[in-house]
Amino acid sequence: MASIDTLVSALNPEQAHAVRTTEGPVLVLAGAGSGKTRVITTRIAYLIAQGRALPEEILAVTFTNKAAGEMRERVASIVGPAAAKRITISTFHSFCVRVLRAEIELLGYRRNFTISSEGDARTLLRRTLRDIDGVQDGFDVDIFLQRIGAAKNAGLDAPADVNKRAVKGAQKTGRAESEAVQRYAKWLPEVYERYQSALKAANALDFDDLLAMTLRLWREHPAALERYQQLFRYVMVDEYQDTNGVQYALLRSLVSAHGNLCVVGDDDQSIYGWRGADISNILHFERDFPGAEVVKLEQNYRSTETVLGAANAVIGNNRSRRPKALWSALGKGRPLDWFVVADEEAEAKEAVAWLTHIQGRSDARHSDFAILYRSNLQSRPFEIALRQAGIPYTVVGGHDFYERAEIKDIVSYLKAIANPRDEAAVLRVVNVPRRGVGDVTLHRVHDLCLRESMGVTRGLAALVEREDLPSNVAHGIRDFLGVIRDFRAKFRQSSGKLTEVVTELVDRIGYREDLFRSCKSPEQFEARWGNVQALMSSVLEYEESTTEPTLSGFLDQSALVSDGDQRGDGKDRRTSGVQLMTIHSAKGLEFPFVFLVGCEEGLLPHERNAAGDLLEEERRLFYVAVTRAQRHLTFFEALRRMRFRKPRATKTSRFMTEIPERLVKRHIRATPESMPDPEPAPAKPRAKAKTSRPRGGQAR
DNA sequence: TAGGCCCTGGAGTTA
DNA sequence: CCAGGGCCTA
Repeated sequence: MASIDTLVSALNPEQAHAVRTTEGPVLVLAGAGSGKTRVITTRIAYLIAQGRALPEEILAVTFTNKAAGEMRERVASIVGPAAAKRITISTFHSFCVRVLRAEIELLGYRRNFTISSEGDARTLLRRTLRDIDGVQDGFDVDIFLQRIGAAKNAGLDAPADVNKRAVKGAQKTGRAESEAVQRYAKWLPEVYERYQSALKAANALDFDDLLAMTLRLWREHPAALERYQQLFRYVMVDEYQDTNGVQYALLRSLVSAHGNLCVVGDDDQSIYGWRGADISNILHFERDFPGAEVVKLEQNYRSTETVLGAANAVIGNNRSRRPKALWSALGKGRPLDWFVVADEEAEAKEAVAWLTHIQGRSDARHSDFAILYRSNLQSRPFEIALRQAGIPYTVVGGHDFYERAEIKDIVSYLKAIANPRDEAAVLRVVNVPRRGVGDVTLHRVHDLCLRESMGVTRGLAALVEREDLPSNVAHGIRDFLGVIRDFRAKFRQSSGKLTEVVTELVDRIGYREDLFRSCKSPEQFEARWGNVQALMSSVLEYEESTTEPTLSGFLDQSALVSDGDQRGDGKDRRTSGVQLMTIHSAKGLEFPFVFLVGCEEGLLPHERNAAGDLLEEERRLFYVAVTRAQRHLTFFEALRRMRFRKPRATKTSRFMTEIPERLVKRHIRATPESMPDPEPAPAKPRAKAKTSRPRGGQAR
């Protein structure tokens, strides 16, 4: 265990100041690559070593489980594993689940509430919408979901207030016609209210509720809040620029007694405004927490001066920011390169050629390269070109493991068992495998439950008893109810043998056979059954890593796997080739060589975000991409690109023109004059790509 | 005939 | 991945 004094004296003066300022509100403005994790972990260790806090009196909040895990590991290496275990290091969502599991009964929910995935929430809202006369057609479920989510994230949980946020949401989506906005606004309060009561009837919380309900709990039951206030005397928050209105309110309540709140973040890397993050939290920190100490970390330990020169120049054009300038002691490095090519295919080929060229002149491994794009749609040509060149690659992101059909089926069974009121879960699996219970029956159950306000499992039982259902349907429902009943008992009795019981469940419902039946090819079956087995491994892993494993504990954990968590850790990366990902996924990562592709108007900035605050967020996105590069950065621009299946001429991204010319070397591989007339698109341009990409995705 | 099953087609910002 | 349409079974 290194002495804390040695560790602190190894920091630069600003970092050390941030560590030593333990009392009162502190804002650490940590530029990209400025060593913020080091500051946070050292600060936690310092609090303990100085005897200012016991480990259990410290709360550190992050945005991903992965970040939390890394932070705990690094703290453990300083203070030792025993002390590190006692610190609460957790994501906002996990922290709230912990609070709610203990106290949600105060709000009239049951302790065994389930956490609805986004998909579950969508299904639930779709059903809810159908229950309201007059909204059946012409409405997009996702818009309602988005508005409700925005309202919850902003801390407006009264349905009547929902439109306050809706107006802001409309501005965000840019050119949403006001007539459509009005149409949604009219229904929104009722939709919100009905949706919320449907969730409550299902004893379920959606993702945003986890935060919103915790806030409500604390507001309505001050004694509950007080316990946490007294316990956590020092609170630290990572990535503060990503906090939303509710998270801000939670933090404010939590530290109101002592004000010991240390937040770390970078306003220039705020790229999640579209999902509720409010950059003004970090911009107005001193106003919100008077007397705050502000520490700027501007020395960058990651990139060359040239990379930072480009980053500083571009981000300097934003108005809503705190002025700062990153500097580096790593030297100038090579000038940046900028390839101008004909179209997306040429872009991919050029990128592969350039990558090969760089590898020829350096010791770079495949995994030292990242190809970053604005939108997932852009990945395909690169996948094809890399595969043709025989270069290994990994596509990061895309479909979430837990969103795959097989996984959702099994998880829904587990949810239904843990919480038989969970309508989304029960209605999803009552007919998996096929038991003859179709849409019509499902509707009848739903209506019955709504009418008589009963839980969905009881509703199913009632339906079979009362109604004269076709015998196969009745039989199917009885079979399903039997499974739920039996396994509820099994999970209760044989606690600590989760994996065993889950395996038995999969067996009992004949899932493997059903999967086999519904798969067209053996490969497809292997891939999908592999997913099920992967789920089993994650149950086993959970079981082995937890002192008191429970079904609901496993479900919580899998519901809370968040965006940042699924990208492979550093070790994976080393073996898995060139990294392809969106700029959003790349946040927090670094790579020796970065290719930023699609540097065109319409794509970056995205055409829907080309003005005002949204444009500034696009610029921050560009900034995040640029600051991922350690040694070198290459830009790619195509003169023509397929948009909605038609080739369209493009324009250079305005962000490219904001980079000082002396930092960049341009390679013109195509000019507008050299471009042949666009050929008519072939009838099925995607056919080949589709067949070469089996379901289940090999790229993870 | 109703209800359930299965196939096809259309589509997209970012987690 | 969802919706819609056509086909099959009780």
